[in-house]
Amino acid sequence: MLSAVKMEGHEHADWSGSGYYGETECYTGNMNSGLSMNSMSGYMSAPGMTGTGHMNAHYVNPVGVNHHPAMPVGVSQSPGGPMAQAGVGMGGMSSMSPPPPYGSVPVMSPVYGQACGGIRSREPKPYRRSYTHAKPPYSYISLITMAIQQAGSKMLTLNELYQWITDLFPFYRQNQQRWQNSIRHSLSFNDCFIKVPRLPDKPGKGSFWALHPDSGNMFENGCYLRRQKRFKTGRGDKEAAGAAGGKAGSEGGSVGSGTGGGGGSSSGGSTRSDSPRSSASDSPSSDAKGTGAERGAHRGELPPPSPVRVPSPHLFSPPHHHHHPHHHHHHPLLLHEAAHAHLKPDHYHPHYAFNHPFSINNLMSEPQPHRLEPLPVPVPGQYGGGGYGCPVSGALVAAKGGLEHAHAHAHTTDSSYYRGAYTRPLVNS
DNA sequence: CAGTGTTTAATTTGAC
DNA sequence: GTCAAATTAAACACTG
Repeated sequence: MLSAVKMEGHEHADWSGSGYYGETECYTGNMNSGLSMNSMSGYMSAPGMTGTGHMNAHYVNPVGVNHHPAMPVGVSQSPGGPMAQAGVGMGGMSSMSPPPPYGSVPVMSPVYGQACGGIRSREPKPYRRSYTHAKPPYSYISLITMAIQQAGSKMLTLNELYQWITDLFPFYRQNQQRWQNSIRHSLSFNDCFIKVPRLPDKPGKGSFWALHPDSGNMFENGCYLRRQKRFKTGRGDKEAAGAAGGKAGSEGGSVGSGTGGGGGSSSGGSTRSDSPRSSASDSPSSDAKGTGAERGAHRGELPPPSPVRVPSPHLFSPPHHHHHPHHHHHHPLLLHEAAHAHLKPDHYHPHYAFNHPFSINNLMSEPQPHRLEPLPVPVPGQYGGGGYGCPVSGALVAAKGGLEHAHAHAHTTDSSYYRGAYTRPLVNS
């Protein structure tokens, strides 16, 4: 039955009734770019560039980008700006790219229904137009990962994360409470995300969130909806990496036993709890919560362990430069690196560079030259054009050019990738 | 108090 | 069908 449509059924208000991926809409991607994953690029084609403002420090607008400091942003010149395209190649995946489902498309096709082999049964219809507010084919984990990676400092606060997502994906302008809760859950629950304490100088509420250095390419299979396997540190790593402390304590200690979690679960893998069934009987709700809460609280975050951990101010500070596309001098995230230094001394960087799906390096380094290309190819191939692009693509480059001012528009205006879609080919019309 | 973080639980969804 | 990943919901603690 209707399976396919379920999820947001409620909200579909916008969808005009059509089913999510269903027939009417699907993100069509133009993935073709050749890169392994760049599929994403198409998706977003340039969302906005606009500098969405607010990017405070780290978060670079999704699309932003571009190269020029001077103009850029904000203007949304064209909708689709030229930017985005870059390919993001996901490094890792390429290596393994599985059999391409659709011709050249390597791995993930963002197309709804297809990514990863096809989500459900829907078939892609070639002409599908992209819908504006369809749910993006990325899991929350993917979104978080992308957002962090595109940030110059490689770390974002929760709020920046939210902002990035909403700026980019209109879909998420709805039901915020729901997805934001999920985002928070994902951050806390997944070992691939680590919390980096804020500098004293920077007031503010939460801490920064970064990717665990070892998380590597979590989406090697090319599917952004579902990882083949969840990244689990042995146990306390998460914290360790970040700083030390943290969750490991409770969780690890107690349950941690298993590898990953085993906590309880015997099987090893169960990430979550495994309890559902078994313990269900025991008073499910009430009890659990109580306890949970308690401990959670107490673990709090880790004190700044090593000197390193925190982001150095300069990171956040306005970049005086605008980054040119070219110099990818890598991100400043060093600090972050540093933080993990103890964990992975050398590389960390490399890690991402090669493996991470949304590796910035890929984005930045290579494509730069070409980035100018106006949109990637419209290749309407089968799936038409407006597909998913990696939101990150342009972003990285952007670096915070806009700095804080703008913001406003983002939401209203759209800088979302959808724009691209729209504007793009619209072929079918 | 609102936002941020943790955690448990239930359910959905995708891969095998 | 099973298992695991992802999503959603919600309780609760901590912090600014």
